[in-house]
Amino acid sequence: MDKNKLITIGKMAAELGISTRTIRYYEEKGLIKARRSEGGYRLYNRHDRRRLQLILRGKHFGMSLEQILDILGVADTEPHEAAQIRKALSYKKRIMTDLQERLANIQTMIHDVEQLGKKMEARLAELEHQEKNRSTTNKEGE
Amino acid sequence: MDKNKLITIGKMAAELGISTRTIRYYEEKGLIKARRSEGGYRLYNRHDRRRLQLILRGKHFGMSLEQILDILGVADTEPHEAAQIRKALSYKKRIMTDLQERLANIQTMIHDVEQLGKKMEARLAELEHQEKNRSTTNKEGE
DNA sequence: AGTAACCTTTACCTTGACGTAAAGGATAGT
DNA sequence: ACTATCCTTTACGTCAAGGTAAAGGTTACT
Repeated sequence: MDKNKLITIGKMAAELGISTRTIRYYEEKGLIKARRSEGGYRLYNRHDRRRLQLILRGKHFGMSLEQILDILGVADTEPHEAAQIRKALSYKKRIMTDLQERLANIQTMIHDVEQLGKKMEARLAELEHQEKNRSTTNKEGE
Repeated sequence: MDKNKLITIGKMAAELGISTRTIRYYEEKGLIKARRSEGGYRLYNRHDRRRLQLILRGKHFGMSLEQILDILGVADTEPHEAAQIRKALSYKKRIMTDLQERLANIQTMIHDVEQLGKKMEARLAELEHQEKNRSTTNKEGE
């Protein structure tokens, strides 16, 4: 199977565009684990890869590693006992609330920046219009 | 005018739910300025307040103060010269790209967590169903 | 005019998230 | 078997974003 291909930390880091130090740090913080080769090399598969991508996505919009660890905790919950699942579901609720809030914030900011852009474009058009008039009808304004 | 009311840093911090140190730090980094009272107290109006809120919104979804400074730079551009506006508009473009990317990331994560939740709920229902059967039809499973 | 509750600056401390370097083993290719 | 290029752990360094404490000035209230 090609899909169970194991790669070393350097390869993985290169593929994800991060440093090996970063991956080791995530391991140190309990966000990810790795099998080892005979000689002790860390080995990763596509499953680990997806996990790392999830971590990076979280990071990219400002979650701390600790928060991400929470999410991963939920994702890792092996559904053995109902109580465990209920706990994970309540975690999930808090996480969703947080995510929704972030989403709203970004949307607001996008809206604001967009408005700003429109204003600037309008002002620019105005200035260009004046510029045109100045160069065709009168050389010097008062 | 009530709207031009000036408040001190402590009031502002309390209203925004942040520390005075944070506001001073933002000033130190050039994100915000303040008038001063006779005795040297920082004084803020509702305009400053909106600026701070924008900063906090940015922070809340993971922008660095430096990135926020960029956005504020665009927002502050006094449209005097066309060249200046064009520059600000190109900044704005980069900012929007970044924001869109963040937005997409959050949406993906929301989707993922939502999916996960559904799976867990299904599993929970299944477990509860088993539980019910066990307590009504047979006391001991094999 | 006294004083509590604010504010000022300066400066060192902390925490998260890595970067970087040292000293040495593992693997792959020749 | 040699060697280049990985990898390992350990450990100190760094940078952003503040926290916190000290020493003292300002405001508001009585």
